[in-house]
Amino acid sequence: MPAVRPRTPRNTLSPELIVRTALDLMEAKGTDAFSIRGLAAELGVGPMAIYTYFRNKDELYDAVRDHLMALGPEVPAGEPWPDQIRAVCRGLRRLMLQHPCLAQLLAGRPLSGHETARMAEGLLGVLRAAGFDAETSARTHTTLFTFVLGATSWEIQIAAERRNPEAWRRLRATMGSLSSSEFPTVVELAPELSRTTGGDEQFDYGLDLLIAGLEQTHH
Amino acid sequence: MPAVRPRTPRNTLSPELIVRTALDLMEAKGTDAFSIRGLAAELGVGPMAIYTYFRNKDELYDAVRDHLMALGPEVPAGEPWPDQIRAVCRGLRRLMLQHPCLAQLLAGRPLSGHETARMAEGLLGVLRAAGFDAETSARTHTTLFTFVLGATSWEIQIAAERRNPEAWRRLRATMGSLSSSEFPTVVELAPELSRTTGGDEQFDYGLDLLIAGLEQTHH
DNA sequence: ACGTCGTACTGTACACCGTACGTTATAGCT
DNA sequence: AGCTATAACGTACGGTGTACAGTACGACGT
Repeated sequence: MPAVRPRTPRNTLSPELIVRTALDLMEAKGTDAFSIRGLAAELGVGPMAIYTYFRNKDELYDAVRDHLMALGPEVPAGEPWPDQIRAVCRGLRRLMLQHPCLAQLLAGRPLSGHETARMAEGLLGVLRAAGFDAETSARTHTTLFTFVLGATSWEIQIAAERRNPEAWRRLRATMGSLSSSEFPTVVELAPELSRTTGGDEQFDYGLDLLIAGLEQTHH
Repeated sequence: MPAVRPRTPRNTLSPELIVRTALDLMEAKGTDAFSIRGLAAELGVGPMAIYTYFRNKDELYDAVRDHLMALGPEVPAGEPWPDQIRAVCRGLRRLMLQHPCLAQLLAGRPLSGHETARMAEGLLGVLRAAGFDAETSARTHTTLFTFVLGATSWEIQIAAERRNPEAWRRLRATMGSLSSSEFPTVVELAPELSRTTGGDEQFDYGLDLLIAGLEQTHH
């Protein structure tokens, strides 16, 4: 008796339920460990039941990404534009830190979907209202977005490594074994490099650099 | 007759040969399609032969990453530091564009290895020589690196999508279907957003923003 | 010239994966 | 009550990484 599961009643599934469950699983077990079969098991359903609602795994990923982007930051009204930009970028970073799978979802597939457009709308609106021309606004938006994506993905990556004791030990070991005649500056700055990896301060440092550059070109 | 392969003579494999072949395969068929079994087949060898030289797939990825980083840019001597930084960042971007798998290799695993340290040494050396203090140099290095990584990964991602006609058509379709009352700025700037996605100009725009910010804080 | 020994490669096997295809049974409509 | 559209199912295929045990060959000491 292989513990036959009774047939699941109809209409117990829905796109929303699937997306929520998928998200929960990704956050519990890690994005890489996520699988359609695991998701189906969690839902108490055969693997193929998912395909009634999503054509394939990538389409499910897109849905999860869009679901998360809906939680993205609003633009605070009535503040100077540099503060508005800071708020949006910090909000997006915050969202990525709270949902680490978002970093991988964003990196792995291009943007699309309403919620993603909502985020772009916020940033672009700020830039246009601040007086930037169309091309500069577009370029700045892309720059800010890729900066947040790159910086935060990296931060998440390192944090994950830090939590894996064996990998972290190996990283420290190779760092420590670098010849200080071949790489004098790296060896000298090793403490700073380690200390300044990740964290709000590091993120704000880069963000402020970009905004300072922007204010300068804006006169 | 299942075309039995004669036993491969010993010592026909080497870490270098494996890494080079793996890199060739990743660039020919795409990083995602790369597999140990495919690599072994290309080498005319059983899949398990690889494990004599690398403990697992991730370790092989690390080796390929380090192999590619060895091709990274040198710091040009005798130039003002902003130009040196520009040269190194552009060189890294160039390397990532020439070897698109590098983006995924860098995003997926943390840095380690001599060749990666070499790249850090170059940038950090420039910053220290320019008079930045230890902490600022470390922070700036991380900022620049994650900026290049994020911007170029994104660029590669979009370019891949553009080459996939079906996916590209769908992206244009969802872009075109955005209600211009809900997302007025996105719709208005759609041409600019599309035109300014990727390319040297977009990259240099962001890079110059960072450097301008840096020059300002440096007085 | 000849054993012998370490090890580079092999074969088999396992536990997974995504998903194509055809089937079945039930929710809701007539 | 009967019909039908379709949600969930079972089976199967071709793929994956890699554990583990076996085998034959290159090199080396005698």
